[in-house]
Amino acid sequence: MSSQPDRYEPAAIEARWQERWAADGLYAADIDPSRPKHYALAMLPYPSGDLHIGHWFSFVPPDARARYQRMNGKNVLFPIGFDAFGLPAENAAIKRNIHPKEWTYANIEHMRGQLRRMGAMFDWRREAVSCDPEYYRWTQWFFLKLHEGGLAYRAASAVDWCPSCNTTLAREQVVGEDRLCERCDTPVTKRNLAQWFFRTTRYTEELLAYPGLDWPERVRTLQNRWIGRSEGALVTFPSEAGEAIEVFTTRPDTLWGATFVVLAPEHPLVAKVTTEAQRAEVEAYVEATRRQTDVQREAADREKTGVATGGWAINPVNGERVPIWIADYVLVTYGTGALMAVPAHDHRDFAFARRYGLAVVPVILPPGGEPLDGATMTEPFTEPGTMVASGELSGTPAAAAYERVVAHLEARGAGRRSVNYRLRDWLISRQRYWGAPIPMVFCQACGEVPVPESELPVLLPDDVDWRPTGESPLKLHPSWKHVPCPRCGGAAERETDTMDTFMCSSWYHLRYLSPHFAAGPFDPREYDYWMPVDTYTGGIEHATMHLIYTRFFHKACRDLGITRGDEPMIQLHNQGIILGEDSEKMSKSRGNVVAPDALVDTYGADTVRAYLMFFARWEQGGPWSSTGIEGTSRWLKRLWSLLLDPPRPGGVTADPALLRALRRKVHQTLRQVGRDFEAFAFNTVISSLMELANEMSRVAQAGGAGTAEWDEAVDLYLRMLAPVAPHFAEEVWARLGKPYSVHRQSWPQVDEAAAAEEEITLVVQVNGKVRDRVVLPAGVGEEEARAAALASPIVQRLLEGREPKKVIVVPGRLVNVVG
RNA sequence: GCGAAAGUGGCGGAAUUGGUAGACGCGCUAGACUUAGGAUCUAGUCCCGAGUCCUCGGGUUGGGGGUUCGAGUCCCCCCUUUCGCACCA
Repeated sequence: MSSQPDRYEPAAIEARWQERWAADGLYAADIDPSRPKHYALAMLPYPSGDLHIGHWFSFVPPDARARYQRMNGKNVLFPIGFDAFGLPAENAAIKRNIHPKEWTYANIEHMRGQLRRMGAMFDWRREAVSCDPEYYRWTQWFFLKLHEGGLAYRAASAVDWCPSCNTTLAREQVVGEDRLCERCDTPVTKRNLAQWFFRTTRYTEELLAYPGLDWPERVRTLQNRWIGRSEGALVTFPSEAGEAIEVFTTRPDTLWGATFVVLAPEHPLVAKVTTEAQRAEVEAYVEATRRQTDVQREAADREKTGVATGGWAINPVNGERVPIWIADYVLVTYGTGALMAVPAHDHRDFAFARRYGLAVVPVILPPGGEPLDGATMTEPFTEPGTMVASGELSGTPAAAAYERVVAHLEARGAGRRSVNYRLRDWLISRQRYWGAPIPMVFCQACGEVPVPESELPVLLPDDVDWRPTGESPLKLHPSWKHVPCPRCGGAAERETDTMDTFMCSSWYHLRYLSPHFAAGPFDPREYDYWMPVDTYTGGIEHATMHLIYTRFFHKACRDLGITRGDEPMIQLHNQGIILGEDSEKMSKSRGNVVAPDALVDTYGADTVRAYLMFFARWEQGGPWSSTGIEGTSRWLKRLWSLLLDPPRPGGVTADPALLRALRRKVHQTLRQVGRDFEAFAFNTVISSLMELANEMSRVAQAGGAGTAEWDEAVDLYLRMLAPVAPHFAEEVWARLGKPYSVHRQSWPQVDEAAAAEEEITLVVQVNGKVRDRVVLPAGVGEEEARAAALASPIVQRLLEGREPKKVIVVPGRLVNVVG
């Protein structure tokens, strides 16, 4: 006989149940065609070394929801793994002289223990770790497939460079608005290097559609803006030197007002159009631009600068000679890297023209306004208007302008309609050690040669010098890069760059399906059963990175015949951020970090779980409160004795009205909790359960404990509590002699008859103000409600004998007497 | 500057479709039990006023206006906060 302490002691029960559940494989998720599947995916953690309260916040409420789905008869997959490649491991290595691999695996081991304390329903058999060779073998395989499909290519590109550390930096290593190196705070500059890219731009239009997706509007908006679609036209301005300068414009209707052309300093035609007289000045400007940081260059309030090349081009619509300038406000990475300047109708062009004394020619008539005067206007007119001074197209109204000008250009071969995007191809090369090696070989004779699939994985060597030297550690390894060419067998060299870790995380949801499958990245049978992901949860910060990459990846793989369906994740929900008690972002330097392990030691995992669900709207987050969690702790403590040893003052008194009220509250709570779980409204799941506990406490005080209705209430309460506080519910379930396990029970059906109100409190308003309340039987008709309201002495007094003008009856809710 | 979201007690937050604003919890106040308690239990707790202390009247969801019998909820203007993008041609 086990002793039964009358106090709730979570430490004593949590570890025990966790062991039992693991031993029994209680949460094993296996293919079962007889049940509907539910794939609940939470974004995988980086093994930083210590589990943060934010990790709990991102896993616990989704775990509770996954458990709720399971009790509802779904076969639920709720996996876990680690996004284990990346820079922090190398930084730790440099700082503490420990190998990145050793650091990473030690962290993973530690975090596994911390994760187990959550009591989540992770199926650990499906754990995937992205730095395991059996994982990155397939990351490399995907690269080869994308390469084979023409979606991976190599090209020179400017990358962020720290001049002090003498090394390239990944985007994540460039910190803050000032774009400083995270290690030494030096402003970052650019450097040109040959890099690998994925052709994300091939999928721009498809990425702008969200077929069948239940994703937050906010995320879609962020993605749409990131992709940055703009409709316009490509127009060719021939230079007098014979070069064709192509520009992109969203305002083809202003073409007749283009009085100069501006090239980005990096534009390939700069040298060709520059005259000898201007060459020295142009070269100095190009050099100065190159030295600038992006921040200096992109500061919007900075005065625009530029240099005339001395070259001239022809405006194709009116034959005017226009000077060719270079200026650093033109970005080589957007559009064609060149623009037609229409100073009368663009802010930037206007400022530039005024500064350098260039012509300002208005060609748009403001609606209902005076014609503009280029010589005297003090600001550009950028709104739509009627075309003027535009040859045969003069008089065209704004609404028709785009189509007519484009047709005009196309008829003359001077230009064509075009759509431009801000999205660029995904740069996946990293000059870093701790990542998946890019499986390519460079051969003098054969050029770029893919490593054959049979030779994967290209293993990362352990014996490298990972300290920052300005070169990739793999490049400095004495032997690793030297391999025979897979095609001709001659001497060749491996690619020494590794892949962006976003590549690893673009397909982890597939590896979870079969993490040890050796014949492919995933077992197709598992794919067929589990995919797509039903609910995906994670932080909003991934809206324009990971969430675009993984959608691209899925679509690319679909076109390569690897995956099926257009989208990988059907429903997306973003949790908010937990702030410190001071309402500031948690950080070690502020000393406001909340450590989950310490909380579990003090309160137990179930209390921490319940509080994380309760303290704020999950999708919003908010400040932590160390007193707030006390309330949740008190609730579970009181609940413990209420369920196991309810007060019985004066024995059992089975007042039927009391017991009907209890059943009503129980089934109303059940209905509410189910709705809230569906809607990710976790805070009201807890408050509803607290309300029910309060009601049950009152019922027990009134002698209701020990009745059949009471036993039903206890049974349903434990089932509803099981997803929230799995150890607590299991322990009480067992102590009440119910069969193992509460987590194998089904979610109860709402007894609608029991949940129905017997009587209603009809609110009686006079002229919209609440004046009285009348208790009537539920289901009372409109006429009776009206009569009851009018019979109210208060209403009679207020009407002073007058007939009401109007009486509004909302059945079951209120009557508004308008006098 | 542009775009999006959000403003409800001292605090976190509730409030199916427009229909009793402030559920639930924290904090606070008073009391009980205690050698003591920052433990536990009981009662109270939006603001103002009255009071025959079982109550009554008025006000209240950032500010102003509108629609409606009725607005936290819908519409318009303004203010504030947060987030995202920031010379994107």
